[in-house]
Amino acid sequence: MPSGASRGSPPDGGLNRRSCAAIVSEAGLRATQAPLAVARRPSAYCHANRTRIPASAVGPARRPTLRWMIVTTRMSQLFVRTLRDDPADAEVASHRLLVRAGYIRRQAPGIFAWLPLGLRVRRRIEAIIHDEMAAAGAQQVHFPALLPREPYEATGRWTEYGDGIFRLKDRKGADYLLAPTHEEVFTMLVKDLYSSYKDLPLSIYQIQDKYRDEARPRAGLLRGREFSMKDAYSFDYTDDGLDASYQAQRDAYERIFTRLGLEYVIVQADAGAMGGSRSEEFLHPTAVGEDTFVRSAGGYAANVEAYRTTAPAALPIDGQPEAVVFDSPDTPTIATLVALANDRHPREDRPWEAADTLKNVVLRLTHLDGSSELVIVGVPGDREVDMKRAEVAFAPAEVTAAIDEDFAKHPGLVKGYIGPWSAAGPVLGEEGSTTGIRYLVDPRVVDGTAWVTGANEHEKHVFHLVAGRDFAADGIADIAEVRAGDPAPDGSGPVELARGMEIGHVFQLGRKYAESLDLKVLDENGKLVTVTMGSYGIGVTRILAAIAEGNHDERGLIWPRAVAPFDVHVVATGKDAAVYEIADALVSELHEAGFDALYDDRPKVSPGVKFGDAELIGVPLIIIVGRGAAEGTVEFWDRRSGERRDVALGEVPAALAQAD
RNA sequence: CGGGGCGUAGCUCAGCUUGGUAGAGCGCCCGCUUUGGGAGCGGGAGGCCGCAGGUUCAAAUCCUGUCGCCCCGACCA
Repeated sequence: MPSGASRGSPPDGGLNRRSCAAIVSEAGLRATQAPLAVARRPSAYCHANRTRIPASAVGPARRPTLRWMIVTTRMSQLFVRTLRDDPADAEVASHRLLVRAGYIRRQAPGIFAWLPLGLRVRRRIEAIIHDEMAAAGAQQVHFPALLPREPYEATGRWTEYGDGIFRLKDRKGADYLLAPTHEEVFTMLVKDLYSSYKDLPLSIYQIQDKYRDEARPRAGLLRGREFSMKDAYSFDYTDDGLDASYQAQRDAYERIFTRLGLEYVIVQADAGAMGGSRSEEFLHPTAVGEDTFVRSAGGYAANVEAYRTTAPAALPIDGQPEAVVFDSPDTPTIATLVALANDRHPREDRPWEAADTLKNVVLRLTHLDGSSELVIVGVPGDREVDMKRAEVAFAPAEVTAAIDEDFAKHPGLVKGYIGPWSAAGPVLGEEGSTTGIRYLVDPRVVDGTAWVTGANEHEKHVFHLVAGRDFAADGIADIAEVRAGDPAPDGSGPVELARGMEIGHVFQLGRKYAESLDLKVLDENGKLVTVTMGSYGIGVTRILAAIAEGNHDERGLIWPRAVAPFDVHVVATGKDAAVYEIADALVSELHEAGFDALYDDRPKVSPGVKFGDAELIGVPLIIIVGRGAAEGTVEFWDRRSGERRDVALGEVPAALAQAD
């Protein structure tokens, strides 16, 4: 663990000049309102005038009471209004129910207000994260959401983010942004404070609202423009150290998701343009997820963006038939081409298939500096280009389909009949071709493979075009779609596809940020070395939505105990005042025993409404104080199973403890 | 940014085709009744019909423009 936690602090936990001077001057008047940091100590040292502030001036040495968590919450007082109808603008279950049950309210697209119920769940999730971060040796900090442009300029992300961030100017016209993530700030702060290998390793984290100007926020909390995220960063000066820090966070994530009761799959992720090496995502499998991942029975799991196609072994070129050009009128699609080939030029052993054809897709890359470039990618004709995989492969350039204008500029490209070869010589490729356009191929296009592809003449294709003999590519582009049944690259069998929602990401950033922001420390030999970093994120609000998504029925939410806004929901029913007296006493008793209770004490509300609200709100255990109360029994209602059973009043706390 | 849909009360929606005093259900307030599954009766509050122009004696309704929202796609450390 870093020894630097107390580094730089004055002895005796002294105060900064301004705040302590203020206290000294106000000591007589406002002693009890002194800042908490001061209030916890019997006295404090003030550097401003080198005096010790007497305890009487700084207030009692006790922690403030966290009342908001402890006070009984009565439905009659709770700031909530449940809705009987689904909000018209909500589609997915989590969004619908969180709004209906009064956890959140929409303020703007992708931006939500948090009501007491929602905040409680958030705090519970955060508590688990804090707990596991502490166990993993990470220390909490907090950075502003509003940040200046400069650090993002230094890492190139001011430009890279494009429209993806909220930008604003202060009154002087200086550029600011609402932080979409905080790598730069963490890096710079460590640079400010630390300069020796002895200070490392260091892991720090924060839970903070992040801002991204999503082109289309959707699904309530699942993809918002303001969202809460825990992000942790590790700082090491050796690769082994980074591995250890990474592993510690990865382990913590496993514990966090287990405690949250959230199913997860760890998949290989693309390190992408961030320049890192190891990168894994924690995906929650769900149909509403926006990520597609693959996994094999043998244990391989990866985001499709990170899936790498295994290249087959090269085939001998000798003895292969010569390339043959043939007429191919009316073949605008691969299907028509294959049909024509089988019709007019059937081969003996087996029919022509789409997989025998080479489809050459023209893509336009728009680079960060605004310049654009055409690139042509040859993929087996039975596969589409997966634009997400393409984005990753060509990042940070933007990938779009080529437009007519692009074709107009390259008359050598015969639309519908594009291929790397022509009777007149190479057409594609950066060197020695008629177009000079960069030509990349799918990994399956290895030397010796033969293809049916365009001959760069109107209504003409070519058979037996052999890679390595008739054409050569400038490189590989692994951007074809991944399909169920494709082999896992590690040989662990065929993969299946599934949808998932990214709930966490652990990532070895390596030295990219440290380099651009010049974060170096002196090593054992007195030499400057660049620090290597890891970045570890968990979407707090997204997790909350994911839990809601996976834990509900047609009547409402059903929270796992670990994150439920309350431990128990006590519903008093009936008009008999005695029932409410009994319920009042029970709720007090539960609080004494340390249980957080939501108490539905509304006297003039019918039982049906109370039950309905209880089901909507989704506290997993409901205690009904009603018709049996006079005889000393209440009902335990398991929200998830629907099961109800009578419990003697005196045994409620014990039964509750057991239910834990 | 492309495609589709929608803006009327806190929520869900009707009214618009065919211009004429702005509606329903739920929610909210008051009174009485009711109290183990979203109660009944009576009385009430609440709306610049997204906004701006235009047509007209008269516009929620017709015309033009504009803004916003939702969904699909594009996009998304």
